[in-house]
Amino acid sequence: MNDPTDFQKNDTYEKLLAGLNEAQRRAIEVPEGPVLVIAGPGSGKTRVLTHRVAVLVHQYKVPAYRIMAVTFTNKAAREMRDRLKILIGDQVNQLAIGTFHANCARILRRDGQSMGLPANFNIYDRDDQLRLVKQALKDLNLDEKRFAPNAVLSSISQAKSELITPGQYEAKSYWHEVAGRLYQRYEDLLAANGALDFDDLLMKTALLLRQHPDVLNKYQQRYLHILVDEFQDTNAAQYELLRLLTAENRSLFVVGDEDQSIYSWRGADSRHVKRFREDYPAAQVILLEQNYRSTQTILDVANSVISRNTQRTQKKLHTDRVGGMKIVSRELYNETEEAAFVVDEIERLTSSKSCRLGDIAIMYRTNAQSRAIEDSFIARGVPYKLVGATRFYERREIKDTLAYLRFIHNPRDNFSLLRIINVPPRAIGDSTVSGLGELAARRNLSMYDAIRLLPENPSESSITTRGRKSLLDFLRFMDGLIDLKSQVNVVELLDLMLVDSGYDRYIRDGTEEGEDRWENILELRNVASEYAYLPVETALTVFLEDVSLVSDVDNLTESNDLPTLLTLHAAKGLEFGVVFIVGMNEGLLPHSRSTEDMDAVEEERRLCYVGITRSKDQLYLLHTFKRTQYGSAEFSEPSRFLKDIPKALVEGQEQKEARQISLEMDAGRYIRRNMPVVYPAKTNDGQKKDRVLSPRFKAGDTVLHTAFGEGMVVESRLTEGDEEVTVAFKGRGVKRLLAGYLIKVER
DNA sequence: ATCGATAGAGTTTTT
DNA sequence: CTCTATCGAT
Repeated sequence: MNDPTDFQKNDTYEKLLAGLNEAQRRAIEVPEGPVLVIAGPGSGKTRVLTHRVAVLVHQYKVPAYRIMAVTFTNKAAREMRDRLKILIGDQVNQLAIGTFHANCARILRRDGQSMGLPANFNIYDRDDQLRLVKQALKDLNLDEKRFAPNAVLSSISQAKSELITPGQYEAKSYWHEVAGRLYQRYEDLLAANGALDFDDLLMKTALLLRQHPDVLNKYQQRYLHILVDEFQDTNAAQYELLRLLTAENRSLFVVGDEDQSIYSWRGADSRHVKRFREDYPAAQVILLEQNYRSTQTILDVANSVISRNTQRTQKKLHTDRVGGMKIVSRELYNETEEAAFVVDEIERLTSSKSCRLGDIAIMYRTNAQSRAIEDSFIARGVPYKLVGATRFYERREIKDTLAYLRFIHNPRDNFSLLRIINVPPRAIGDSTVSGLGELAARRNLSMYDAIRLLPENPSESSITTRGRKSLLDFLRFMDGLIDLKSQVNVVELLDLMLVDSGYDRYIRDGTEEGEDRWENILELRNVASEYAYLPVETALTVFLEDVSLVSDVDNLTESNDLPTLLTLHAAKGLEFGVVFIVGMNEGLLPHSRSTEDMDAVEEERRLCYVGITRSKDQLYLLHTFKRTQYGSAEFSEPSRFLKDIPKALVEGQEQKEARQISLEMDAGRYIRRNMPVVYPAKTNDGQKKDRVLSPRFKAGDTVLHTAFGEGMVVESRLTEGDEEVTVAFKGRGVKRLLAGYLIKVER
């Protein structure tokens, strides 16, 4: 239906408006000037953004290269690009679509020299940043115990996101006074290594635009329209960037929802929504309240939770999907039971064909909670996909490989050098390295250049003859690669590096793990191959920049039909037919680290709201009676957020009844076998599957189920992989269940 | 260099 | 509990 050629004709405008509601139309029709779209969950904000760009291009004849669209994730940028391709065809390639960081990196590569930045700067991630902080602590002779590197880094990062330079850093206390000095040292280290950190990309760009009117003017002239997604998550530096860039033409189009602001701990400040109204008083403000995702029941639940928050734009979401199933709220005994309940429900839902596995998501507050769920899935042989475990670019072998390339790209980068200088082992031990560090510091050189001094001045440092020889071998080898970088493409460079350094043999040590790591390197090589046809002068820079700004490989195939396990944070922007939120307990949601602070609790509430509103049809809010943390089980209260949900929207179980069962289980009156007794076996198609050894229930047994209460076993039989029990429940009828979810009552 | 014991910390983490 | 970093011993 969206044939791009259609838009060559005159009726394009009508087509773009077709299917949009009145508020959405109003938003995209504005010819110019500031616009604030407050977009509730599921209100079609992506549609508004993409159609807005299309209207600018088709109706208002704005050249595509004069439009900038900013997103917060690379994924969102890619999706926007894909959707725009349909609306505006090849012109999409001229749009500046990307994250703030990517757009800024581009500006700094082009114009950063006017503020003294090297063109080949490397971008440091959190890991590198932490190394810098530790180095700064060492340099200033400070104790890591008193000045925890993580806390120091947070302070520095926060300062940068507020555009506070080391000179402006305010010492509110002795600790902060020291942090200020560390910040200064940290900056010096970054500069010495020819590197920028993530926050620098924003901060330096803002400072560049502030201090260099010619550069500012150039970008102001160029970008007639700037559009921003997830505006509620902008930090001060990002807001300032937008303010500077739009000072001239003021055509800033922002879309956001204060209720979905869940990154304030990273400097995001949803008060920028309010500030936008003040700074752009002429702004059109449009509320999108029509929800196209969830049932009315789910929206009512969401609203009952979020409306307790103060400081928010009051809005009332509505949907055409009146009614809908009541949500399910349950207390389970502990996380094992909780996980078992989830898998049980999933089997019930999918076997009755009311949904597919891929429609289901299980969400939790902390990554550690995925463990119990995973165990349960594995034990039952239900496949799943897990979002955000170890991220691709955080793997050791990937970081090593990239460190080699980054070092080749910019040999001043001591931190990349340190990562690879003895990996694989080449007889350059700690004492040699520290000797080299001292020499470099004394001569004010990069560590790499300091190696060049060794032949002429053998006695200037504490480095042994053997160490010196190893270093010179390393120098000769790396110089060869550095020479090659302007002659061969990225893949050839990577291959030469891997083979000549011996890193390939080092990683492929014959173990299975080694092969996995090698596979990852090949995956990276795949990514690199996309850059092989760029001119060699820029290919390496562009490749490294892209991988530095991307958190994960995007090849997480969407196609496979599997339930998704993910944190509430990771769930933002997604939708699922059925959503389970587990661990709806005090201390977990809201998290114990947040309960002191009112604002933090409000953020936890928003997190809960985000989770609820991901659901289209069915919602389960589960909490437990006991929760195991750090090894020991503790009693745990239901989340305060549950108390805000009207009973009329919730199906079933009385809290009192549930608590009685929990208490009796705790008293040991019921013996619970969580999992069937199994042994691993292989089925003929080679898949691993567990087999049950013997039935544990027989006709006449009294059993207990967390949802259905007490019942009597009618029949029990072994099936492939499990034990299937038919139970007559008091007042609930006859059900067929898997043994793992029944408790045998010993009389 | 590699192993093993030990201590300490453990929320979320778009870039 | 479990993961990680660090240190000391081989």
